[in-house]
Amino acid sequence: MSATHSCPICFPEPRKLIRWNRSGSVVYTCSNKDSETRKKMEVECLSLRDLISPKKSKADIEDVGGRNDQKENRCVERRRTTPHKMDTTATMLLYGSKAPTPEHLHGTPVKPSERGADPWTPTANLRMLISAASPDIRDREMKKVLFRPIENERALEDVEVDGTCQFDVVDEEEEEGGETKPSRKQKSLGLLCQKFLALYPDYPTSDTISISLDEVSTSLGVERRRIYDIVNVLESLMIVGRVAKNQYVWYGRRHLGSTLAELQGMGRQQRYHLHMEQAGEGGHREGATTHTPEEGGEADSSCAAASTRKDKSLRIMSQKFVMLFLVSRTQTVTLDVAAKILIEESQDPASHSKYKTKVRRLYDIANVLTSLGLIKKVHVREERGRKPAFKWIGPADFHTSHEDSEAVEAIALPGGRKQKLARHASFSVVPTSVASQRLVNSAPSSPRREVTGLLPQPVDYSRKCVSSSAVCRLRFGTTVTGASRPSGGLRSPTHSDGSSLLCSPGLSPLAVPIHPEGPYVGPLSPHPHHMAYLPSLSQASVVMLYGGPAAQEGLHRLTTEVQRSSGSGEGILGKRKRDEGAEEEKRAKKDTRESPELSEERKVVDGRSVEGNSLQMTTSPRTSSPGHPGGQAREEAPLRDIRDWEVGRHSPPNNQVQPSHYLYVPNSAGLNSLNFLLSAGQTPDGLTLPAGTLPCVLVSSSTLSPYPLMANGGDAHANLNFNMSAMMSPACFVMGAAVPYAVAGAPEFSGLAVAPALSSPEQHRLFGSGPIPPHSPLEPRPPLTFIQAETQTPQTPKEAAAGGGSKAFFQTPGTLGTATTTPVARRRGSAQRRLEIGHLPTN
DNA sequence: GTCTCCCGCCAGACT
DNA sequence: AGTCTGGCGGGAGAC
Repeated sequence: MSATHSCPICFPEPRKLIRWNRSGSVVYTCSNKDSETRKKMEVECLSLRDLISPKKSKADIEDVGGRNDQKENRCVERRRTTPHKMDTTATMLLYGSKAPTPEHLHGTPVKPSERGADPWTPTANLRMLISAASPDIRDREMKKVLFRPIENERALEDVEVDGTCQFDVVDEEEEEGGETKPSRKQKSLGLLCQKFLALYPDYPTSDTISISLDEVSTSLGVERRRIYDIVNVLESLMIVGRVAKNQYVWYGRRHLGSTLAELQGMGRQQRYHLHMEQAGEGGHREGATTHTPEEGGEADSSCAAASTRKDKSLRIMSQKFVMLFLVSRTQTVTLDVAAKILIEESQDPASHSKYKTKVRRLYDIANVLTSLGLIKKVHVREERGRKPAFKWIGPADFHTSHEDSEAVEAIALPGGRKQKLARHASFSVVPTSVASQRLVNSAPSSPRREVTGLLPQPVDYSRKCVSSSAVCRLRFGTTVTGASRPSGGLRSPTHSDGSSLLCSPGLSPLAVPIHPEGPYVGPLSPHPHHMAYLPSLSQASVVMLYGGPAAQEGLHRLTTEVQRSSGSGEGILGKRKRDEGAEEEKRAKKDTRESPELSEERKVVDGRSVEGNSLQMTTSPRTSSPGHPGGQAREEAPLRDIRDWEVGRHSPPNNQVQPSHYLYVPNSAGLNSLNFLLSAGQTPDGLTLPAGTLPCVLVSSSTLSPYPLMANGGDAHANLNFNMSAMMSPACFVMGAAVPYAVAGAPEFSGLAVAPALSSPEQHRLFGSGPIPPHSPLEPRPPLTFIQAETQTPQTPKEAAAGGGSKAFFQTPGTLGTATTTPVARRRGSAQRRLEIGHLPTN
């Protein structure tokens, strides 16, 4: 796997030629692809290029064609020459480290030779693996490079040897003489927001992506004040969540749909649609007889105190602004009307004098929303000419499941409280049925957010990829025979053993369970579901493999091996291990103190975990991340959730198990020789495991040639003796780990949930966030196999200190907070770890 | 001239 | 007291 010579977009495919034209075009050409694939790739490149240079036409793309190692290497070199600030960003993404030092940020970027950058450093490997595991992250990484700060671009020019790799931004800089200050547009909030968004995946696989405002502001080269503007708007849509001072967590667009639905409902409750109608008729609202937010807020004495400064929060304003769109028939809102409505709501005596200010703020909000692709600027005609307005272009149908809505609406706090989507009293006028469940917490520095996302962890795939691909999720392991799903919990179509398989509809089975009762299964194995056969992976199919406990064991071993092999490298893992040890100790002490009920419960769970390996672990990166502030507070919430869930009064907590074992198979996107997915638990000799600790590795078919296609470990392997290779192309194999996995069963095989092909971000939200839409007629409930035992409880530093003293609260994608922290955490073998899996119902 | 919205002051909130 | 947040409006670039 020649990763460093791979296209950052179609990463796994080796030998991609990457080329940046001076005009800003980006060309990727797959050297060994047919024309159709190549064309497709060009389209991808075009979209990427457009991202960089919207003005360029496709004709600007130069088809380089064929292999050109020299240029390819140049491109690699180009990537390596990304100056410090970008590296810093990447590093932060990877490790969630502290902000780069001023020396880094302002110093002259060091040439790669000086830096001695080795593409095969553990960091590089990690990035590579993360990139492979997450197309979305890969995209973001790419965008990060593209949106690097201007200073870096200047610096980049310094190190550019041949000058062939230039982006438009740089060109503009050059055209302006280089010394001239950036234009107003270049400093616009919208562009800044795009840069910001480019740092993070739209659909992260976990909620462990932390955002440090300091880091972001330094990375993007702007003052923190500007970041506030962005995150406030993003927070209003639950794209980010504030977890502590200066710390946010990235949720991405996973909750966007449900958030919008919630806002729409709130907007209707606020009768904003009436406001809009009246405003539309008379240019402004006249005596709309509705409750104003402040009226509701004042009814709540606890909220009244907060209705001063927070009243004017950009956050609240943003939500209200979005509401206006969502309740509007035309979905078009003029700033004029919006400002007036918002001013009247504020009931500020001097509000009318604030009109200008409101409009300013609305511009700020609109810029962010535009960057999010939710609105676009239009003009509406009026008697006196045309008026600037914004039209909603975001998802129109975001109706979500009850669970989904609740996930947004009821954001559980560590103490069991719930925080509603809107923190402000402005929203407290909603019917009590809803409002009563909400608490307003506007304390900026309090641990405010915890998303008990009831959605299964979203499949992490880029929109780009999914737009043309089917998504299939395979669940591995952890199913218990006869296990019943908790009432009210998420359910999946299951085999008798609880396995299930989720596939895209309209496609021939993307995955066929290797299942004892399944038609493709060989002799019964004591550990069913060892392998998945993907007979008809459509183009760019994405397969997500979810590791079960057994997989985690394999991962554990792998991690141990990796760490051992890394020798001295205490590094992060080592440090985390220490932290973990301390946590373990505290946890043990805590176990002895906790209530009898909890203790008993834990005992039961522990007992269960001892009984079956399928219950021994959970690999929620967040939970498992030793660096996570998952102290005591984090322990109890999952326990509580589990308890609730098991008695059927609580939906399964989210993110208990992250898709720690997942890989995708962009079949037609350039994986001709890389169609094998091998769990890290399956580590046949000769396979090189990069220093990264992702649980799975991509293995080319050629690499696997010495190995039997029926690559399952242990007895299972022996038992599965039908010749897969005779049945299908090796390009369709998913290989289980050395330890048994449970592979979900397909509907055709008694339990397949079918999801429609995804073609839009919204569909991603609806379907990508889970194997199936929560209310899919085919499958009313998402699979239960991966249970999120851990409530995503952002913690304040204080809590974190109490819980283990780790410095890192959240891990950025690259920080191993997702997949790569899992191995470390899995060593815990602690009560918590067991608990997280132990909630699997066994009755 | 109007539209946009960057910029940074400064005060409330929080640590 | 120091730091974080973010409201606010002047004023200038863009149109």
